[in-house]
Amino acid sequence: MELSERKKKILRAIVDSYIRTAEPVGSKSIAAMPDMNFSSATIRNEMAELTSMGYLEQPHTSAGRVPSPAGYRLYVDELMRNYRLSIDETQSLNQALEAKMQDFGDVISQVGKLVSQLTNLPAYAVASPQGKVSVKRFDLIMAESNSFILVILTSTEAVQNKLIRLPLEVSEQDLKLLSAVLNASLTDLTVDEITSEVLSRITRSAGPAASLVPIIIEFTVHVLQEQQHSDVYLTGQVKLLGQPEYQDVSKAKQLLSTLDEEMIAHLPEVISPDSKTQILVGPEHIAQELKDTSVVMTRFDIGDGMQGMIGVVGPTRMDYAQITARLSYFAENLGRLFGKHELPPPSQKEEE
Amino acid sequence: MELSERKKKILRAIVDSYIRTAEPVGSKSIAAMPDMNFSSATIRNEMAELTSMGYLEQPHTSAGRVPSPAGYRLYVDELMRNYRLSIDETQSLNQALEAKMQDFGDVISQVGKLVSQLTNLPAYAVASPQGKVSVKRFDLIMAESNSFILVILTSTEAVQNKLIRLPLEVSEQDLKLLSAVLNASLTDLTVDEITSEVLSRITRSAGPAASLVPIIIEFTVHVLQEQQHSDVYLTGQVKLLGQPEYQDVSKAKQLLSTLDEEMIAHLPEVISPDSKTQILVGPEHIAQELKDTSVVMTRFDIGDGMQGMIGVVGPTRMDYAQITARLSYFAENLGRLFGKHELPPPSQKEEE
DNA sequence: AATGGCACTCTCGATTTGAGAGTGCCATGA
DNA sequence: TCATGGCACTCTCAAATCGAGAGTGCCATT
Repeated sequence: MELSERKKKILRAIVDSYIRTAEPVGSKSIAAMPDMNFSSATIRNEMAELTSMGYLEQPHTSAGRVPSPAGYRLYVDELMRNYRLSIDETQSLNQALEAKMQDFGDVISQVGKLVSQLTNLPAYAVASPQGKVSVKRFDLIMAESNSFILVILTSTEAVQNKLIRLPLEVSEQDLKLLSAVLNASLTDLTVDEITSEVLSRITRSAGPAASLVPIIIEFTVHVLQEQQHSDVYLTGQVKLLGQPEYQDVSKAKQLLSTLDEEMIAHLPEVISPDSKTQILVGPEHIAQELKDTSVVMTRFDIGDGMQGMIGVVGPTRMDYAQITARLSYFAENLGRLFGKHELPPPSQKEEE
Repeated sequence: MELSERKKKILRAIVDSYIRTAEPVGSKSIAAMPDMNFSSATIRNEMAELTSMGYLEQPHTSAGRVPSPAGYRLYVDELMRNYRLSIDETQSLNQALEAKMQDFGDVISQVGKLVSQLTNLPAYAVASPQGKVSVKRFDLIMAESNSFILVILTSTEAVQNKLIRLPLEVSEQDLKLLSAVLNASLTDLTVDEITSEVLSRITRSAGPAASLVPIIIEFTVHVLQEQQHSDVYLTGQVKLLGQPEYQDVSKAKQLLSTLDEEMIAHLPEVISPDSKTQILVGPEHIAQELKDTSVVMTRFDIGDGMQGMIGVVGPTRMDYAQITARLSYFAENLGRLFGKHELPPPSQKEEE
């Protein structure tokens, strides 16, 4: 059932105020706002109703009201006013972006740091492959007489390599052959498609270097698995300690303990695939410990069969309007940068 | 001037007790210990002297005594009893080590996590190159018609690579030539030795592919700089919140804000090059914010021109004996593992 | 239906109080 | 001369008390 306009107005005012002050808000302070043409008594009545409808909560009799999760949900979905970035903001945002992104280094972590800095909250950045990853190309390079380098180019345009010491004498010719066999039989296969059947076929035709096949396969599978996984970078957790809701150390500790990369990795499971920016309010998502917490996240374009996502974790009470605005702006420009500069995609980060 | 045996005994008892309980310790509780054949009054006198000598401090008149930094220093240098690892401990330590280290992936971060888990404190792991890093070998691999892969093998045995799109048509022959030139002129040079003179020489002899030289050089320099840098991994910061000294959020926040990778990177500067395990007590080191904090660190062998270091950050009040013992044991076995299994050294971690 | 008024509730900070822990020092005794 | 028992004194900490302030719910009035 729809809320009356007046109720909406009041609910919005309450959430706004609570977001600013982190204090329960009372009828009087609402009535005192310009633009509120009702007496505090009227507002009290409305607030009582909003409470019984589940949009507000009362920490105790005779304290002000606090938005409930449902209240927040309604707020972000319908009530929230758009936040317009000021010129200053867009400028400093652009600057930061330009400055950091020129740099080499692990892009995904740079992005994460930037978002955290920008919002003054913990932030994360994720790069995950769209669809299944396969190997596009193998190269075996003789390094020294007793070792060679295995280089794998994946469908996500990532290059991974490994220095392998030879267990036996193998000539450059033998490696060439093996390389050809690999490229013929093992490319374009996803990790699930690498069956024992495929394996034995390769081994049979690999010639003198057949003994290397298991090592190579192991590494290949590892690379594919790793590439298939999302690359998660989380930073700025400490910023939560600045928020009034985490002045209690044990609460803070509990939250910070669950707030790790692994937890973030589960987030994509809950998001709906169509919407761009998404807000998860409190108990809506996975971990119990996050019940006073919200997550704002948005996608960005990253190219090369990869998908990017950035997000911010904060108290349910955070400034959704502002955060959402900044995040979307950031994501947009990030997409532009990736398109324009042909930056190395984060998938090229390697761990071996 | 030397302390009397009795003073040492008392000081040791006080530090031991304070480490266990985090409470100021009074004369009575010391006197009550078995093995203390003096009355509380005697101990009071001794404590008064120890205090005026600077080894103890009093939070306020009529509280117990607390070790001062000087007191800790003396304790770790002379008084501390060796902690013997129990069979159980060595076993679970070995197990954890075996289990984690089999795994591929970024070794340095695995080590860090393990140490943190093992000590229940924030821990870090660092891999830094011994001496100057240079390039050992270049390879240029034609990938597709319009791009190639640049592979660099450094003196730290790290393999780094980058997919480079060709700005113009270049034949495989041209790349071969360029590769030969690079290997002839640019190997074994440290980053400082890559002068503009060297550059122009290379460019002159590079043939049709000369236009690629700047890109390659840029990447090379970047790789060398990155390899020259220590690779730092820090984890488990949140564990500090479990310690009684950080129940005050603002203190905790302050500390956690300074405790980042960058801070850790400065640690090696303060350690003396000869000793293996080292303990930094409170104000002895860099940052003001760390004054109630200690660091225990130790080296480990990592091979391939790299040096490893692991360390633990904790309250000054931490159990030095235990931590030191575990850390050294860990470091030893780590060294053994690196030697034995020929694990990929952490320097092979790559970020591009 | 909106409002002014009022009694009632609950929290929070300030203040008080007493118990407990610990000290410093002195007089005593080996 | 050094260790010890005793004692008065200090300081903290937790619990108890108290009053102000904020906010509510409801009722009578407009």
